[in-house]
Amino acid sequence: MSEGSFSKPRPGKKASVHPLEDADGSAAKRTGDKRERILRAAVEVFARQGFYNTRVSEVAKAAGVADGTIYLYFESKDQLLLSLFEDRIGKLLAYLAKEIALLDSPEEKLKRIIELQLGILDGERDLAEVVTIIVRQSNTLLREYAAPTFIAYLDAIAAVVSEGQREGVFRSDVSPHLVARAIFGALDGIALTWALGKPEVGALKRSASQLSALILGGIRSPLSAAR
Amino acid sequence: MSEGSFSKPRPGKKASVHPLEDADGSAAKRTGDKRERILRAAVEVFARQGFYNTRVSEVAKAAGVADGTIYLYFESKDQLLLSLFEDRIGKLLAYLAKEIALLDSPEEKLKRIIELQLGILDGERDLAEVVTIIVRQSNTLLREYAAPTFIAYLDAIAAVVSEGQREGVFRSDVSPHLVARAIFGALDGIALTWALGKPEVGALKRSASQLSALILGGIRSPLSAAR
Amino acid sequence: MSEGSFSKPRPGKKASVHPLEDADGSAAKRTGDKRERILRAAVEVFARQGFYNTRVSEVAKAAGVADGTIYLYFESKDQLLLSLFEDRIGKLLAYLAKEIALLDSPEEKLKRIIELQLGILDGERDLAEVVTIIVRQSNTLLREYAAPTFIAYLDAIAAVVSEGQREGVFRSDVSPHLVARAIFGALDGIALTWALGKPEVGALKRSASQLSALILGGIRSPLSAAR
Amino acid sequence: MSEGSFSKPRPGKKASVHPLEDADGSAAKRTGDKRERILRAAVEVFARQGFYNTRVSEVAKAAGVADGTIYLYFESKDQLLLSLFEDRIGKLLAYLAKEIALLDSPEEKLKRIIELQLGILDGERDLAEVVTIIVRQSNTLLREYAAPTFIAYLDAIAAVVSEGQREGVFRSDVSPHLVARAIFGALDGIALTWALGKPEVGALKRSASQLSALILGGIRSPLSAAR
DNA sequence: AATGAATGAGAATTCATTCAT
DNA sequence: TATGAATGAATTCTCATTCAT
Repeated sequence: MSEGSFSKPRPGKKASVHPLEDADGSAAKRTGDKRERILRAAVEVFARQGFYNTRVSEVAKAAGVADGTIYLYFESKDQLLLSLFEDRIGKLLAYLAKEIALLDSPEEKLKRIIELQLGILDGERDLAEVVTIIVRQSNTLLREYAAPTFIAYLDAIAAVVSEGQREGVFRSDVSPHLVARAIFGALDGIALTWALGKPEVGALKRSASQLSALILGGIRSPLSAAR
Repeated sequence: MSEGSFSKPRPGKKASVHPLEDADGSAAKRTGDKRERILRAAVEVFARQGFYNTRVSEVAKAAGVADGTIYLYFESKDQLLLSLFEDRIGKLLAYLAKEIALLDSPEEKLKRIIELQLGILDGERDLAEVVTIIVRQSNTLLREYAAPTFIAYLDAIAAVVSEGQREGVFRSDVSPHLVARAIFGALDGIALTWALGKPEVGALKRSASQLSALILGGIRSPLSAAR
Repeated sequence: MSEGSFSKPRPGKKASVHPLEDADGSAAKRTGDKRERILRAAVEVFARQGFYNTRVSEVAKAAGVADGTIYLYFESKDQLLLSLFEDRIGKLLAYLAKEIALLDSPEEKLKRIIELQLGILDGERDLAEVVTIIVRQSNTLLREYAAPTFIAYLDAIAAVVSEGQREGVFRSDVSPHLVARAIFGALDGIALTWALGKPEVGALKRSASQLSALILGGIRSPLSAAR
Repeated sequence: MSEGSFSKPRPGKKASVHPLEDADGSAAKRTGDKRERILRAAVEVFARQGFYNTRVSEVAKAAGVADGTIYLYFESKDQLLLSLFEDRIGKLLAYLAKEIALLDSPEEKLKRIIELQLGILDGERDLAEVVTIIVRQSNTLLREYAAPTFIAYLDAIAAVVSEGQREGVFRSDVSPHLVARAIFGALDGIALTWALGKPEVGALKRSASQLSALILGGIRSPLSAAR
């Protein structure tokens, strides 16, 4: 239970964890990278049943490995959750960094963030789910281990807000961090209702665009009212 | 399995459970009413440690009763959580109904909802926390039992949004239910970060007012731009 | 848990416990002799559910008293069972002593014992049931406390067998105690099947007479074959 | 809820469980077969202390396994008892079927049944005890789950009685089923007194032969008086 | 004497984790 | 590496018994 969230063995640990569309789609998915297989299985099962209502053996079954095998790749069930979190949020952050750098306006950036967290991009629904799921589980875990990673994500959002404020396109009377949390929460709130029945993709896209309108409407500087 | 599912005793069950500012603050807190004492203790401990990381015995200790006593008032640990949820959300709903009826504009109503859920009213911080905690843990519980209550709360928010749209003060190009979820999520997102360190009251009030500005900014009809 | 099987308070303890047809039918049954009421309730509930599957509160409910009241008359749940046993077997023994003294032949005596234990006499089904029930419960209890009483009952049967052997009407190549146990067991075996569905009185009487024939046939001296 | 209700593992489950004198005595007793080891331990401990006075942990200890292991082979403590019952009575039935087919006269068959149930054959004392114990405890269990198995055993005895009646060697004025119950009860009554102090083998054999004499004397047709 | 709410020791069961194969 | 049977610590819940009223 030391701070580091990765377990010791970690046999086939991939070197490149950053971009979303990397090796994942190729080698990892196809070959037997057990670690990745377990992580994928974990997302799915945790999403459906919640962390505490999921037995390690259920993850193992979903991953098609033996119970004991999980422990060759992860120190403990807790560590599995943390690894999941760090791995996925890490990917999100990397993606954000890359995508956002390509966009000019803070507004465009915010839009992209929304789309990304809602998981409507390139079939990486997992990413979106994982964030929502994990944040929704173990308080303790979140507080004690995952907070830095989580805060890094919020900071990335806050940075875009700050940028917009500096440029005068976003209102300056709100704290960027508060806004970041609110945005995260709003997106998360939408994702939450999926737990009560998954939506079709169409609905998702509509939600994304309405949310963009809503959030940008709220954050946009009243001065730039022209729109 | 709804609220009415207690075991035998349930002595002196209070008839009036609805309003926030009622006797709760006086008699109930100090004297007997074990059921209420247990609920209060549960909120506190669940909030601090999370539902699954809390032992029934810890709730008992916090409530100053014996372990077994919990089961005189609640069928199981799960039922305790559900009762908590229904009881507290029930209060929130009752409060909303009463308070909101007194206000004229949808904008004022929305503001009040925000303040209420953030728990800055009359020290009922619990209320906000409980919602956040429960919604955040136990997917299953939420999905299977608490969903109706939760949806009722979202509907109450959505109703205000609809009203504003009918009156022309809120933009009509967004789904009231989506907005309701987003608002709930945003508020919840703020509450979540409390888990990473409780804020002082001052910060809370500032958050509330900024959030109101943000949300109203987002929802306000562009036509009513006069502001 | 001392040897004595009666509890301390025992407020209205009746002085006369021996004959079956005594005050029971009058005062005790009609007035509020709680001790007796509890015993009766206990027989009934233990018979239906078994000792270990019966909660003290269930006995209390069946007796129409409060849980705590049981403990004013009996030291513990175990003691309640023992008291039941001793009280009822005591009555059986007293009855046997009286009835049997009036009969001449050992054969008649055995017949009467059979009828008595099968409970077809004077509506005192309770008595028969109690024996079967109690013997069927707690091994430990039986072994440690009730054995003397139980053995006294078996001895009473064995005495009749001995008498018959001395008179030459019963075969002498079997141990009277073995016979007593077998007879007890056979009767008990019949009673047991009642647990799987109570019989009508007619069936009972037929059973009794067939059993008498069977047992007397088995025990009767081959020499006295004339019959 | 029948026998087939185990949890996952159930490793090397033996295919041949029926006959008494099979591999049980060799491999099973000495080596692995945890299921059988647990069953054996359970018989022993239940016999000594009674089902309800035995902790699962005591069975585990007696079987030399961990507490949890019990639950790898049996769903619950209740199921363990039932499995025991069905397994052992199943063996008795199988044994009866086989042995009895080899004997000619109903009298011989009855004798064999008596010997068998008294457990004087091949050290399988367990068999007799288990029946007695189970039938003696847990009314509910017996009534709800074990009744069919139990009745099958009684029926097997009754069938022999019927056969004797058809052949004219057994008296026809008694119900075969009543006789079966009485025989079972008589044997059970003997076994019961073991609870009050185990007998030496010699006494047992004598009991068996006396009981045979007694029972056959009772059941034998008066016409076939020649003897 | 009677009540029944409260108590808390005790037991069954679960499940993360280990380890012999 | 991989397996999955075995482990036993940990936790929920029950219920006999007590005791303030």
